[in-house]
Amino acid sequence: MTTRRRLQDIYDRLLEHFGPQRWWPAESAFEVMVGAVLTQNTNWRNVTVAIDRLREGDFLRFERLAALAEVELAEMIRPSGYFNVKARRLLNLLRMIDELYDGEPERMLTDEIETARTRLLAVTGIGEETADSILLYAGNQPVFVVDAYTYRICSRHQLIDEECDYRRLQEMFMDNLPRDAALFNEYHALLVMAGKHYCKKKTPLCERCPLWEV
DNA sequence: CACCAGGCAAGTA
DNA sequence: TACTTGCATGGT
Repeated sequence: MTTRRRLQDIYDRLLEHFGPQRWWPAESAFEVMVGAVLTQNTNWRNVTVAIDRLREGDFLRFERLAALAEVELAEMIRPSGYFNVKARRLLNLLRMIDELYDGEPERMLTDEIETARTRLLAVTGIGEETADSILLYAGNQPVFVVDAYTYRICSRHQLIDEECDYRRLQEMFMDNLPRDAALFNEYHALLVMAGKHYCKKKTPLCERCPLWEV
């Protein structure tokens, strides 16, 4: 069984089992970027509370958010956890967009992928997953997002070695699937769903998981 | 009570 | 370079 076929099989099973996920749950590309930072190592439920508070104050727009003082922003996003570091990270991101893209997020999202990715990674607080989430879910760019669930699931199903860096796992998906943003979008969302329900840290693989016999 | 959640950077040896 | 620690809320 080729990797190509296994990945397609996994995708088919997850889609059949969970249905389309329709990520990212947000009303704008800018909101996706904010959410990508806020959800770092944090339950999405907590993030929605913080996002709603920002929306309530009309802060889900570049100019409005960039004008906030760090401490003010931190207080608003408190429910998302790590609120002090995340406030700084968000402002770091906005500063980069201000300096390199004239304060227009759309310019970054339509820039050449590797250029935008490198610049995102240069922002303190933006790592590979966050950068790729922004490129895929805010920019609709064909970039596969790898996260802790992706590692765990691929590891359990012996698709990867124990030690395998981010780029390598990302390449496994990108080199063995059609380079389609809509497919990458849905695939990552399905992996997160599968991880949440059937591939938790402690619990072993169970037969209810749609990937049980993959 | 312990553990986890759609990470990342900084410190230490 | 390879490991460890800090960051923090809210749900199970």
